[in-house]
Amino acid sequence: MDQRVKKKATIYDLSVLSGSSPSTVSAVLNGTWRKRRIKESTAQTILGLAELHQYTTNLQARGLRRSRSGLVGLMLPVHDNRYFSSMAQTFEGHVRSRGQCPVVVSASRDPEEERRTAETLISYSIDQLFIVGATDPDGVHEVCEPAGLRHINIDLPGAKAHSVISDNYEGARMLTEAIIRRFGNDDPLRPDELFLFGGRNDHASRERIAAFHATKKALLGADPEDGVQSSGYSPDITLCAFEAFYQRHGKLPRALFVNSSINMEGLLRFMAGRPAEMFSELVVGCYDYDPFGSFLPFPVIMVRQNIEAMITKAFELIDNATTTPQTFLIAPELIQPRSALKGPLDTLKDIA
Amino acid sequence: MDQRVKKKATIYDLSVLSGSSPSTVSAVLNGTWRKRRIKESTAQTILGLAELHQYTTNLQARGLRRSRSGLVGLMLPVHDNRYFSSMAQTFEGHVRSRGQCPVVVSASRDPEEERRTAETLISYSIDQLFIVGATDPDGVHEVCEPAGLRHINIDLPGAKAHSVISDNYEGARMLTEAIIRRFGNDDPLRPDELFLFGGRNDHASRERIAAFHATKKALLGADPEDGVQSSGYSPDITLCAFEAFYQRHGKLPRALFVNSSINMEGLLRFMAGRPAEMFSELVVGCYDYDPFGSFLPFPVIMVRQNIEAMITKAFELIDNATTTPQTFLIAPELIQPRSALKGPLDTLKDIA
DNA sequence: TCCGCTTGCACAATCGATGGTGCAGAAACT
DNA sequence: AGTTTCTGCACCATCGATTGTGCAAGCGGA
Repeated sequence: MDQRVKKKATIYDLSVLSGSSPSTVSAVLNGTWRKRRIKESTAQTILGLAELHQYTTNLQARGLRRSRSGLVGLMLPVHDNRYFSSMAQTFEGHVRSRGQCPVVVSASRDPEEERRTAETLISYSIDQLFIVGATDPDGVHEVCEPAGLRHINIDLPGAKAHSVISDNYEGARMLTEAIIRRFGNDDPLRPDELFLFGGRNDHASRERIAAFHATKKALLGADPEDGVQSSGYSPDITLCAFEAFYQRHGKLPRALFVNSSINMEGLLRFMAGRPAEMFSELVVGCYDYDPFGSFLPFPVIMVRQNIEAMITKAFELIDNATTTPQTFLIAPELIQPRSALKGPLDTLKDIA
Repeated sequence: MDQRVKKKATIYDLSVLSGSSPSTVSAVLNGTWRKRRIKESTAQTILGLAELHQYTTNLQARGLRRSRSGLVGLMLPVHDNRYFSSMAQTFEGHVRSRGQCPVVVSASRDPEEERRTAETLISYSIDQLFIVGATDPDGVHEVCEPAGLRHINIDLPGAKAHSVISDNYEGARMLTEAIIRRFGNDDPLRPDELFLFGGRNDHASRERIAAFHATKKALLGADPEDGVQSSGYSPDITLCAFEAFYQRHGKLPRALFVNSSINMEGLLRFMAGRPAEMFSELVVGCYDYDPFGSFLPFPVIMVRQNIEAMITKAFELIDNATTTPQTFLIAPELIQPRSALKGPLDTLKDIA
C-alpha cells in the first residue's frame, strides 16, 4: 500500500487519474475553476481524487511560478524576551487569519545579520516583511526595495519606509512622572536620586531619555549631567553599570528608570547574591511590561507598549499603496505595580 | 539605472552576460564547478558578474528542483513564554551555524493546528522539523512520515519518532524535596499544606505529578487525594483554580508546586489586587525558569530545563539514521530563589 | 597520422504549478 | 442551413535552478 516515503501526489498524477489535463486539475485545486468554466462535475471528481490521494499543493512550485510564496516574515532582534515574543504571538495570529504562513526569525540587532536575513527571506519570495526593532532599518530597506518587497518598520523607525512605533516620549514622560509621584511630599525625591539605566543611541532610547530629562527638570527642578547610564541592550553590560554606580556611591539610587526589560535583567543580576533588604526602599520604572517583573519585591511601574495596535496598524499600512514614508505613534500604557495583564495567549482556547 | 523594482538577476541573465551556458553559471554559483571541470578563469568571470549584478539564488527554484529548501522548522506551542522563546533563540543559533534558515512557528497546542502547520511546512519542502511540546506528536508524525520529513519531538515525547525531553520525574522530585526542606524542623510542612497547581494529561505533567506524590509521601509520610489541582496550560484557568481553593479554605496553602511558568502567571493574577502580605509566608516551587519569576517577594525555587543540551541532542539524533524511536532524558537543574542566570542572549555580541 | 584520454563546457530534461490562448462541439439565433 | 455565441476544456510556455549526458577541441603517445 504505502511504500516507505511514497512520493507526494502532484497535479500530473491527478491529471492521469481523472482524465483531465494538468491545467484543469490545477484550476480546480486552486479555486480558479469557475473562472475557467470547468464543469461542476469535473471539479467534484478531481476534488474527490485529491482528497483520496492526500494531495497537497507544492508551495515551492506555486511560489516559483507566481513569484510569491504566501509567507509573511517577522524579523525580530531576539526571541527571548516577553516584548518580542508577544509580538511574535500577536503577529502569528494576524497572519494566520489571513490564510498566510508566518515566519519568525531573529537578527540579533546586528545590521549585517539584518540585511543577510532579509536577503534570505527575499530568496524565498516572501510576500511582506515586518521589521521589528532593527538597528539599521534603512539598510534593510535597501535590500527590500530593489526586490519589490513590501516592508514596514516596527518599534524602531526608519526613514525610507513607513514605521509604527510606540510613543516613546509620552511613555517615558508618564513613567518618569509616575516614579517621582510615587514618593510622597514628606520625603520627596531629589534630582540626584533618580537615574536612568540602559538605552543606546537609537530612536527609542533618545526619545525616552529626552522625556526623562524634561520631566525630571519640570517636576524636580533639575537633572544632573550623569543622570543617564547608557548600557545598551545587554543584561551584563547593565549589570556592570549598576556595579560601577554602586562602587562610586556605596548604594543604589532611591529610584530607577530602566530602559527595557532586558536592562531589568541586569538589575536582577545585580540583586542576585545581595540581601533583599538592600532593595526594599527602591522604586523602579521599567519601559516594557513583563508580568513577573511587575511583582518584584519593590514597586515596579511598567510601560506596556500596545503590541496589538502596532501590529494592526502595520498591516493596515503595508496593505495600502505606499506614499511617502511616515512614522506613526501608538500610545503605550502605564501599568501600576503588581498587575497581571492578559496577553496574546489568552485568546487561545485551552483544554484543561 | 535602476528602474522601480528591477527584476532580480537570474542565471540566464548572467549566462548571456558571460557568454557561458546557464548550467555553467549555475555550477559556478552553487560551488559545484570544480566537480564539473569548469575553468578557474570562467568561474571568476561569472562570480564577478554575479557580484556586480547582485545575483542571489532563487531558493524556491532551487528548492523545487532539489526538493529540499534549506529551511529547518521549529514548531512551538506558543511564543510568549520564556521557556519556549529561549528554545527558539537557541534553535536559531544552531541552525544558523549550519548554514540553514530557521523557521519558527507556533501551533497553539491544538492537535489540528499542529498537523496543519506541519503540512504547510512540508509544502515548502523544509528539511527537518523540530516538534516542541506538541499535544499530539504522533499525529504530526503521521503527516511527516509519508513526506519523508525527518522530525523529532522535544519536551513532550511521541511514540513514533525520537524524543528528547527533560527528566521530569527527577526534576519534580528535586523540586518537591527542595520545597519541603525549605521549611525548618521547628515548623515542618504538613502533607495538607503543599499543593500542586497546573498540569494536564500529558507526559510531562504525569511524570511531575507522580514524582510530587512519591516525594511527598516519602518525606511527609502522606499525600491527600486532592493534592493536585489540574488547570491545564492557561493562566486564567489556573487563576480559577486558586480562587476556588481560596474559597474553600479561606487561604492559600503554605507551599505550592506550580507546574509551569504559564501556571505561575495564574498565581500572579491571583495576587493582583490582593495585599502583598497575604503571600509573605508562601513558598513556591515552579517547574520552569523565568528570571523575573525567581525574584518574586516570596521564595520561588525553580527548575531550569537544559535547553541547550536538549537542542544539541536533538540535532545529533535527527542527523543520524533512524533506528527504533527512543526517548532521551536530559537532566534539568534546580535553581535557588533569587537567581539571575545567563541565557541564550548572552552569547550575542552587544554594542552599548 | 590515428587513437585515446583529458579538459571544458553546452544541451536538454526536470521539479510542480500557473495562466494566456486556442479550439472543438453544442446551443442559440437569423 | 448558416452563422454566431457559449461551454468546457486541452495545449504549451513559463518561473529559475539543477544535473545527467554528450561532445568538440586539445594534447600526448604510438
